[in-house]
Amino acid sequence: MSDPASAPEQVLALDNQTCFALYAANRAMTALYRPVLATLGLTYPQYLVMLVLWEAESREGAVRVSFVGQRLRLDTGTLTPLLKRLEGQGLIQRQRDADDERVVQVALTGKGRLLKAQAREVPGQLLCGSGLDPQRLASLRDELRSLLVLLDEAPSGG
Amino acid sequence: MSDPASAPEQVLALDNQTCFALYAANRAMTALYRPVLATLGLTYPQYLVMLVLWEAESREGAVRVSFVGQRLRLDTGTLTPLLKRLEGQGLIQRQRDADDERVVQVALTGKGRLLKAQAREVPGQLLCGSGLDPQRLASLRDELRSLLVLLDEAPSGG
DNA sequence: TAGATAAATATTGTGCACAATTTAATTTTG
DNA sequence: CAAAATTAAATTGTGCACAATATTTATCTA
Repeated sequence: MSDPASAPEQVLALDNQTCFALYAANRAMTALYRPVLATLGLTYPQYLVMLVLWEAESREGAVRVSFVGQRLRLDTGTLTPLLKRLEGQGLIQRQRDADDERVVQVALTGKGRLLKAQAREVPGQLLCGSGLDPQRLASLRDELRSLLVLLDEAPSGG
Repeated sequence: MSDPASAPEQVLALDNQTCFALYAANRAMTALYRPVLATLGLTYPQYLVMLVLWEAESREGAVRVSFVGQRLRLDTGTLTPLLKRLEGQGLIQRQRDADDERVVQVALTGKGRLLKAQAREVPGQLLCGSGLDPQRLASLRDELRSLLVLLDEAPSGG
């Protein structure tokens, strides 16, 4: 009753919405990455795909399109054109699997592997001079991850 | 040294990135809103614009396009077509300001005002059955907002 | 007051996201 | 083994985001 956030006029107040805080913070974070990633010739989603491939390389080598999709929670409508752009840049190779012609395997090229060295500098570059506290960021990350689990469990209208 | 997150191979690990947690949580949150907002005939960014207008209505009445842009941190490249769609739905009216012909005033229509009543149910609908704790959400919101302040202050490469 | 500068919005072009459908290949079943 | 069902990726279409540029109107300044 005394909670101002549940007063009738506050329920829809923009600044009370967690969803808007999430939306705004995500775009601000992406904007912070943009100029740094531009020096690698990558957009932010392309960078995420490269993270998946660099991580996979140490074990599986090539991975399926659907594997990238599972990791990033993206479908082929997003990934297919994105992967074609990365291939156009010579960072990856896309190849139909001979054993199962439905599958497309995505593998790093030498150039794509080399880019990892430059990418290693990215997280540090962003932290330096950004006034962000690593520990606080890590705890925010953990909080967001547990939110994600809850959102996944939420009934999606079905 | 003993921090696993700063081990060479962990710096680029996808699941260690706060930016990815933010990116994934934002999309999951939007996905949760999508079916609910669809019943109002709105996309998520359109809903945010309506929140701005409903909030402004109680005071200023009509607002400039640039005001909406400041509140949501969006430029006219995003807003102009979005506002045209809302106008096409009959929820808002766009009108050149007679005093300053550079300005476009955005005002709610009767239909747009009526939609607010339905929208009031949205936050509740999303919380119910989503397993989300309001208090925890509020503290996440506050943490995201202070992150946003820091990101705004960060040198943007200029 | 004419010309320069600034301000507000619109336009153009690229790259995501995502729903819905399509295509092609594999697996399952009768 | 053939028809049906399933799976993997691609395609199509809509709607953001955002950089860069253009257009129009207002203001400033010499």
